[in-house]
Amino acid sequence: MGRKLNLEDIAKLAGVSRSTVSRVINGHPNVSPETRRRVLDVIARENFQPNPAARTLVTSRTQVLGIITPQAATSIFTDPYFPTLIQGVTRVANQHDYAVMLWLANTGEDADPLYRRILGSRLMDGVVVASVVDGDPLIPQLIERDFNFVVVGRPTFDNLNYVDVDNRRAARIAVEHLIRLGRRRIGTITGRLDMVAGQDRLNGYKDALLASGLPVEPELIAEGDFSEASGYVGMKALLERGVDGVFAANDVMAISAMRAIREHGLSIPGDIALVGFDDLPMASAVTPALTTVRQPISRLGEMATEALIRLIEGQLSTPYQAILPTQLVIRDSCGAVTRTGR
Amino acid sequence: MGRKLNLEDIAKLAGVSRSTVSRVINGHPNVSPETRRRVLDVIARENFQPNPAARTLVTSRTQVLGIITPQAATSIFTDPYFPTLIQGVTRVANQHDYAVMLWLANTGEDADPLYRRILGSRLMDGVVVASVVDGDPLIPQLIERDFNFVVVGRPTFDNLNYVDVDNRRAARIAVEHLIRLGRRRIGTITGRLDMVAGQDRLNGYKDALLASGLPVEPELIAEGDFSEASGYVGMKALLERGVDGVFAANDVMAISAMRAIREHGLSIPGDIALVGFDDLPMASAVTPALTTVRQPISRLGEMATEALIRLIEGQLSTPYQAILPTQLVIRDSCGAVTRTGR
DNA sequence: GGTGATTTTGAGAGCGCTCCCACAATGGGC
DNA sequence: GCCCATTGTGGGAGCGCTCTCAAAATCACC
Repeated sequence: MGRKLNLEDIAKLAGVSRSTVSRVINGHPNVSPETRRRVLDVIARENFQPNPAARTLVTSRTQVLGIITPQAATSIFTDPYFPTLIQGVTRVANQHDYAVMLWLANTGEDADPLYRRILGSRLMDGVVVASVVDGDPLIPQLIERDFNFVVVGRPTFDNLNYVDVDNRRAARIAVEHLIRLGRRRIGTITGRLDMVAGQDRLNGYKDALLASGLPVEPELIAEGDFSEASGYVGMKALLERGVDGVFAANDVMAISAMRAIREHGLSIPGDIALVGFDDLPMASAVTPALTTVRQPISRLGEMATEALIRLIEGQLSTPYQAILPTQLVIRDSCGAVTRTGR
Repeated sequence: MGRKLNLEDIAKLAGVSRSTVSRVINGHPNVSPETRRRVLDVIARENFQPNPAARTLVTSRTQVLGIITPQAATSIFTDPYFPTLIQGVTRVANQHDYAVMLWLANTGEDADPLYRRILGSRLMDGVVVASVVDGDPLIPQLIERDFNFVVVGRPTFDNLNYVDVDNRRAARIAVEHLIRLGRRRIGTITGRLDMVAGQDRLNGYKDALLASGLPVEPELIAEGDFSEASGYVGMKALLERGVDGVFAANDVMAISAMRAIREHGLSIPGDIALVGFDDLPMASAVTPALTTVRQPISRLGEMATEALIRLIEGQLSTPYQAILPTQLVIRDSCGAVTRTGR
């Protein structure tokens, strides 16, 4: 293939100047309709796309967004949460003519140099930050460098842009559902307690018990980390202590808890009622189908990205803080439904 | 924050010229040790990073790789295959100082303009292509534009760079394992037959039957598409027709097939022996634990990326075609193991 | 100590775009 | 028909780098 064309070449072909071609491409108003058409014809015919590096050099805008997730720990990739989020982000970004860069920061120690590299390079106009762990240096660094960013999940700092669901309230509603069904010894398998979502869901669990006059017993709180393995182990522990209901902080843990319960010879929901969180596709596929809290994961990614783009383009003055609704999806694992076949 | 520094500023601070600073940054040999040290000191002190756009403008190298997947259909995101691949790609890319862009082409129809945009912009030095469907215009376009790319999975075109496992042979070994265990009426739930991996695994299934003198019966071949739902439906069909062994073309389908078998009142492996493909984390978590073919997904991503970088940097002359080994992981679902607890 | 080869350094041009400014062409308004 | 606003167009500068080339400094050798 011959070498790439540039603005000057297009200008020559259309019989105008480089400046006019630039105006046409950038939708500048002061171009006569006749000229505009002629230039557009040439651009289409030659399949011309302006060189983004040259453009970036002068505008210092890249039309690139980033997704950064501080802990690409295995747990992130065993459940479809993260891929779904990415899908939402890329969809909106591409719609608005932004490209998306992906950064998975591996461990805590060597994350810092990577962050410096990411944020110091002028590769992106802004980033969506997901799955932040307390104490991670990413957010402080973003603030310090005055970088454009939107967080998915409520951050521990004030006045930041973020999109989240009301985890605490959603968890409370889920546990109150179990209480309403007559369960009295309700345990929970928590998420990572160094993540705000994990803390919030645990607090929602406590809220529900307290509001109903039930005791919050530490021995009924099994600390998990959102992973398959921790759900299984956590459930084993709760089985030792005796429970008639369990709220798991995500579906992945709920489903491995099911396995633990079954291996223990108990039935769901007969002996133990179970509620999860996320409403992953697998939640409706398991037997019994899992009652769970549906959160709009893909929508979270989309809205975070929309907000980020508005931030970049200077259309966002006050902090953008959106809370999306969740929904308790009642299936079989909580025992509320009289079985009517599927 | 004050405005960003450039080479000239660093040069002034170090008492040298812009050219010398450039040489130091790019590791050019002809710089005196003394000067080099002084410049590096200033760079470190000022936390300087050269402007990538300016660099790209002159070198026409971006230090950015892409991952393109033509069908971001839901199925891709319900199983951890894709995320794991991405992880492998980003790890290697970041090690070599490349950033990674992610492109998820949604449907078949509007993919074409997106491809034009992706390939026409000079945003990336090369791409890793995953999950290609037969007839997708991506690969022809990449070839036509002389774009650097490596495919994950054997493509239908010759002489391309790719990394894959020997799906056909792996499938054959899996099915031969069932035959050796005495199964005689073995069905299969196929993957997408418009993807090479799906075709290869089906052919491996046929190979095994033929080599053992067993008939290949069309009614024992249930066409699936790698999705949860299709595994369930496919298994229902096979149950109608009667089987004593099943090879599912991936673990996601194998696990939903388990559900179908259980709902049908049959036991695994007693009545039906089952083998999957992938060895996802969930394969060892289900009961009975799934016998399956382990493929090194993350390694595929890593090797594809290593090859791509070598291609970009001109160190690859002949087509790079790597076949990674698979391994049949024997667990409980095929009935080969005398149960000894977990 | 002088000569030529070699190493080290600096200045200039140019990558392809946007943006500013100047100029040409048009259009009222009296 | 003249003046001033308005619209359309072109040329120049400059974004921050790399790369080529020439000049300056150093070295090796007799």
